[in-house]
Amino acid sequence: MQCTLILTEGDSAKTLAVSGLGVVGRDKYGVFPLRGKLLNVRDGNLKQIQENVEINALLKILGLQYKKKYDTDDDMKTLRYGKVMIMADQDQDGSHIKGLVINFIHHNWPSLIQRSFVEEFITPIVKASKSGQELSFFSIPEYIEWRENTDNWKTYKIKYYKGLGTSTSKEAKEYFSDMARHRIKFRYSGNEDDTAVEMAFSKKKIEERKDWLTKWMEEKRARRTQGLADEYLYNKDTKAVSYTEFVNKELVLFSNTDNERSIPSLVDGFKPGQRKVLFACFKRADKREVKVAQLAGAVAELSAYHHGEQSLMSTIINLAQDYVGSNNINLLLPIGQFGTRLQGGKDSASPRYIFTQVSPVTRSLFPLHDDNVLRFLFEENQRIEPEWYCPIIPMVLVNGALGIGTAWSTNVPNYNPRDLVENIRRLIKGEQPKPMMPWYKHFRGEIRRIDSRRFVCYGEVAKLNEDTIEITELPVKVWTQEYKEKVLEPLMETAAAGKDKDKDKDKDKDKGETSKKQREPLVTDFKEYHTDTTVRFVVKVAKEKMRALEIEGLHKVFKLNTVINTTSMVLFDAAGCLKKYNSPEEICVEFFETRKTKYIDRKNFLMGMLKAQALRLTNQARFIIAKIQGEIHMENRRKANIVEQLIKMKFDPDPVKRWKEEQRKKELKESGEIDLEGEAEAEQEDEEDEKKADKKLATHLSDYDYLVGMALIRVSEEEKDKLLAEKETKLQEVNNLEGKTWGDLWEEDLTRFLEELKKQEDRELADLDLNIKKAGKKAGSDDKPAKGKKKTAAFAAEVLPAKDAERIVPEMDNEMKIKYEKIDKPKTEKVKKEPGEKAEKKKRTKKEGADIKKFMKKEIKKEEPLDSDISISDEDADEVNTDDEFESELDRMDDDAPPKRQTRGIKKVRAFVSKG
DNA sequence: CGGATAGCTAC
DNA sequence: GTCAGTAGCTATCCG
Repeated sequence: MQCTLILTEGDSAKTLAVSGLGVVGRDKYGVFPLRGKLLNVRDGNLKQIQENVEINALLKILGLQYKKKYDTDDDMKTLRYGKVMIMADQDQDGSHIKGLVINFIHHNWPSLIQRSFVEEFITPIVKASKSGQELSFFSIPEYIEWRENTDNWKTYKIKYYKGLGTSTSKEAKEYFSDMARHRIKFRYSGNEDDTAVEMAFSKKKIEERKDWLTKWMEEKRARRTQGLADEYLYNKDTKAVSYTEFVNKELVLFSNTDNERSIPSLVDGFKPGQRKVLFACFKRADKREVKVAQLAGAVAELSAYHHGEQSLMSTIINLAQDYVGSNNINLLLPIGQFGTRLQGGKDSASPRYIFTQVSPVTRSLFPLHDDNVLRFLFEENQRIEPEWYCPIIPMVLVNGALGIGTAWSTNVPNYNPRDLVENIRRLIKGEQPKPMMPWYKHFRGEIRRIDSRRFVCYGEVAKLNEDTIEITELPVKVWTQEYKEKVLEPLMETAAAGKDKDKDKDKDKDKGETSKKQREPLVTDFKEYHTDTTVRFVVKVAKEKMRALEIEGLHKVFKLNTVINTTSMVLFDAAGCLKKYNSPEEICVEFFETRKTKYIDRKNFLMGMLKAQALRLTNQARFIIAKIQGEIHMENRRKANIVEQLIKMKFDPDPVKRWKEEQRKKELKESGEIDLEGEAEAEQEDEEDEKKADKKLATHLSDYDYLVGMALIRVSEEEKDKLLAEKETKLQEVNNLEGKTWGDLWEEDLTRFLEELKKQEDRELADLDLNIKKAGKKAGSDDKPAKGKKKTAAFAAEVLPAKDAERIVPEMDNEMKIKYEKIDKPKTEKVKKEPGEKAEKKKRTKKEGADIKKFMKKEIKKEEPLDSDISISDEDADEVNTDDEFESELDRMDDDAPPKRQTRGIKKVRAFVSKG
């Protein structure tokens, strides 16, 4: 009962704990390593809990019994340990693990929570040391606070601790010998603690979590704008924290990080991991391919990636995949086996065996010039990736997005990059964007609109003869192997197994037929002729059932229709606010505004740069003349001396260097990061304090390197003329650029991109052709010895759709439409709460929302004053609006299917909304 | 209608 | 090194 069980995050932490226990003795301590995230036992299913290895181990080690109340000391004596102490990394995932352990105890034995059964062991996250003196900080804000109150902080050596592994065993011993300081109790302070823990972990409290996180993000933003420091939970005097404090100040950090790493940015469509990969690739500027495993290492180093590399490697693989349903434009090239549509990319080879390289298209999407106008982040004084890149089209729509965070998840389908170029061009011209449909590269099926935010995606099926059909395309994200196992094989087995899965269907049509017929399988046999890029099933069906199947619709029978929806497109906007978007056009418009300002920035930057370059050339030419005419003597003189003379002669310090520095400073100031950059410089300087002055002089002198450092051979009339000519060219460029608008620059980029895209797609098409031919050859040689080209061609034809097949045109499923109308209706009437975008950012919704609404209004030619409702910034209003919009959109888009007018109910809701 | 599951970045 | 299990949310499938 006086014993404490230490739960550690992973095995390496266990080692640390064990070595730390050396100083306090192992008698009263046990150590048990947790392997990753603990099961969330709240409203989980029984079977999973019973079978969970970790949970069972914990029960056994602690001697806990379900349903037992640990109210008295006698009850406590039945336990093998009187306390549980969690020792997790001092990072957000560590907080999550602490939370999950607390959740486990709280859910089953609330009485133990009230008895302070759970504790934690915290370790420093930053240490500052100076001649024997050592300061430990248990949170970053505490460290920053100290830094701001300590003038000579620069004289300290600063070390960051990432994970428990950073600590040495000597340090572990230090921590454990000062138990009082590192041991923190979780204190129960009443009912609110129960509510807090439940809110954080119950699957039913998603909406509450949205509110919780939204509020937290708002508060953080408010503190930022007021220049206040972040809150922190632990300082040197902290002895206990309440569960509410833990949830609201520590766990919330994990939840927020979880969103940040799982939900991409609207501007570039990247999650931080992906952005770091691109950053590292740009920085390395490799001309040759690199091994994925090696690239991951480089990314981790160059961009301060602190998580497991396995995760990073799958991110890289994901960026390079190019099978149907993955990327519309893969930014990295897949060199080796990166996975195919056979298994949805799960069939990729090990990262040790496969190579990658930046695709030529990538730089045309992310122009190099923009690097000068992006806001780069810093971590521990290392310049890492920007907050976001700024591609020339909204990449989040090109490759789509998929992510699961806390309280929110996101799902954005893919769109056609050419449609996006077209829409951007319209926006540049001040026109409205056209509605877009999801689109997948090399997808041969069909995508149709159901309603404003739902689409149906059909595969391809054709009739070969009375009892044979061929399936040559599956809906997007239905993988060949899975389709075979989960659809075709069951259709064949139904009769054999005796339990007819299609009984219901058969009943409908074959009423009165003999039971024998019902038992017959729909599919009697099927053959496969796939390649890793194409699909072809040739399916034999029972002849007498063919007609019935055709009436029902082959797409439906063979499950060749899936739904793509745009109902949960959640993204971080340019300002870093989480926001839910209702349409790709809305995303386009918001992207457009951000990108536009970046083009203006870029133009300004380039203008200054060119002018600086021209000035530099002028100076150089003048310098050469002066040198030739003997006005400057450099031989046998000190550099400082020469520079002094140059200054006297009114030569400018390197104009290009000056300009760049100016820009950097301006940018940092605008983004409020000035202290970071200043800190970077300062820290470099303070390393060698006494040399500081020297260094300054050196930088000063180096400002003239562009003159004094010129090669002797360049000191000639010839060279001078060349420089002057170059200067003229630069000035010409300045004139040129001056005449261009941001729109012109953008237009140029778009044109270049389209050219690159064409080239890339031609290459891909050639590869696809080759692939099919190879498949033919292989099939030919496998079966019989190949005899001439004819055979090969015949086999190649086998993998392609048959030429004389009768294509079945998918029929818009009326059932489906009705189904979704039904789903949508109660939703609007109930006025479902979605605080996601609500509180998030009122001012923005108003500003941008108005824009979008305006465009929607024009586009759908509706005069009804929907907009006023929306400006109260409640998405309920949006939802209603969308319904209206969808109907009018159907009017426009789906000519053959007359839309059902259902304005009833909408008015009612609107009235409700305006009231509320 | 409820339970199971895919999808993805992290442990 | 590989495989397997966990979180977190939404939508769909299945019984």
